[in-house]
Amino acid sequence: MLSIAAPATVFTRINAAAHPASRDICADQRASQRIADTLALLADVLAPQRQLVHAGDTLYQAGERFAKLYILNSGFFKVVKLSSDGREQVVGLKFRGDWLGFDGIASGEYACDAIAMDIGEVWTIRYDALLAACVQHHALLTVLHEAMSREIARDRDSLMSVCTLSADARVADFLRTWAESLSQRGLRTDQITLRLTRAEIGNYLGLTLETVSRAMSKLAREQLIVFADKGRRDLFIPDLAALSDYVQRCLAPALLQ
Amino acid sequence: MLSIAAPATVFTRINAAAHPASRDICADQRASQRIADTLALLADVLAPQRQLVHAGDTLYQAGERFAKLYILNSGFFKVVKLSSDGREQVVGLKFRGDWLGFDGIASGEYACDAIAMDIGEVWTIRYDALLAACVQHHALLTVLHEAMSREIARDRDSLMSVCTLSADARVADFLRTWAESLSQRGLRTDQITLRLTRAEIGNYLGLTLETVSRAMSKLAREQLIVFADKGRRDLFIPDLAALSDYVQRCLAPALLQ
DNA sequence: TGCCGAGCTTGATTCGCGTCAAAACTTCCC
DNA sequence: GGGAAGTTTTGACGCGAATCAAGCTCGGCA
Repeated sequence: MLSIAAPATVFTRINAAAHPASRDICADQRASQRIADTLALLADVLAPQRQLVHAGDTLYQAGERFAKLYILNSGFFKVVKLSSDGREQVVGLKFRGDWLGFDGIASGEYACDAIAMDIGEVWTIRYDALLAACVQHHALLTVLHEAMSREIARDRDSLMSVCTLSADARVADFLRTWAESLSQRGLRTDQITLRLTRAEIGNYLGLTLETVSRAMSKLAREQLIVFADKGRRDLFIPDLAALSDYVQRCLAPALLQ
Repeated sequence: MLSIAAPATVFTRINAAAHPASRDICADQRASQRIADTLALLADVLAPQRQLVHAGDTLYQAGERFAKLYILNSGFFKVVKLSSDGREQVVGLKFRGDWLGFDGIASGEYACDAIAMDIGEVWTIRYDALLAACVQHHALLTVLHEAMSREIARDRDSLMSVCTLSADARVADFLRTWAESLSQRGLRTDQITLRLTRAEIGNYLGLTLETVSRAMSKLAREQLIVFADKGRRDLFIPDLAALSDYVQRCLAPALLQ
């Protein structure tokens, strides 16, 4: 069981070029810079209202009239959608630099709840003011469209992960994506504090909390992650590339024929 | 087996208010009008290049440099994402009035392939020209943002469907959504021609083609759909509300406790 | 006309993940 | 310190969807 990691090196080499593990450090630095530039631009042009939030705070709720967009300067949010028949789904996780509220533009009211999972600072921007400012400052428009485009791309990644990966791979990919998000924000990627319960992770990934727990135990057994606290929310990722390899390995049998 | 449909009426009544089946005809008409207005506005302001496409044509491919957005005046497209490790995922289906190419804005290159599934007419808009025009015509900017916002909302619906529904419910919900899309475009909703194979539907829903086939056979057995051709691509939906009820019923046991 | 390939259906079997249940641990509050 | 609530882990079991395998229909083409 513990020695399964060995044959993975084959894949590491083969896929090195297009491999998500061989992340371009420069690309992450650019992303980090982009976020800083965006925040600076917004602060400069719009002087947005700044607001401190605490874990559990609700930024907006489904059904509320849309008027503002929000940007995270720091902290961490989950975006939850509730269907008319009572189903609940975590549809997004937001970090520093991410925008919230795009889903409200089309219908005039927010479609989800945005809930803070940690203390943080949120910047509030009136949508009409933003549009007005965009006419003057072309860079603002670019930044806005890129943010929406990135959200669309990320949603598609989620869908792909849920549709094509096994439970173990999904959890591993989730952790990899999380680390990637940190990396793109200039934070260290080997140390992660999950601010979600197993149930929330499971909901986001379309799994039960038990399955998530089992998958993480398995990853820990194979030394791909190392828990750093008793609550098992903090973890090390000793080798991010190895984690990516694990995802490949989970779907390898299906691709060999 | 054939009489299972009866108790469904209970649900119909209970959930009537928030029920997707009790669709507001006016809302659909508004949606249809909105699409027509958008197309008229674009034709008026930008005089986009018009292009005829045939089933199988590729509008753009992943990796191609982003420069244009596309709008469907007619026809039907699938949007497919290919991961670096060879997984393939249908991440979107596009009808008249839908935009294509948003995923390219952020990264400067398209992230997916857009493939025509039917003959149709595509309007091409250079992104830089669009931005320039937006400064003059504020309505254009609104229309663009609403389209992106709607895409985000729709992607979330997909994720929710895949994460929370059983195979049978997912297929039923897929057909319901398809009918809804037709309805919002002023087309009749009781008669549908699927232009996707069972394998493509399965891929989109995170199921195998066999499971999709079984689910559709079951729906046909329960008279919720009626196949109208030998190829089983054309189907009637005698009662759209009943189809929605079926989705509820599939997840009812899970909600009763 | 008959062959062929693509797509669809259906059955048998397997297996992954959900469900149910119990126990250990952490946190928090009295 | 002790108890209660919430979270996580782990095991046993069963179900639902994937897999494997025929056989069918339909359309195209020689």
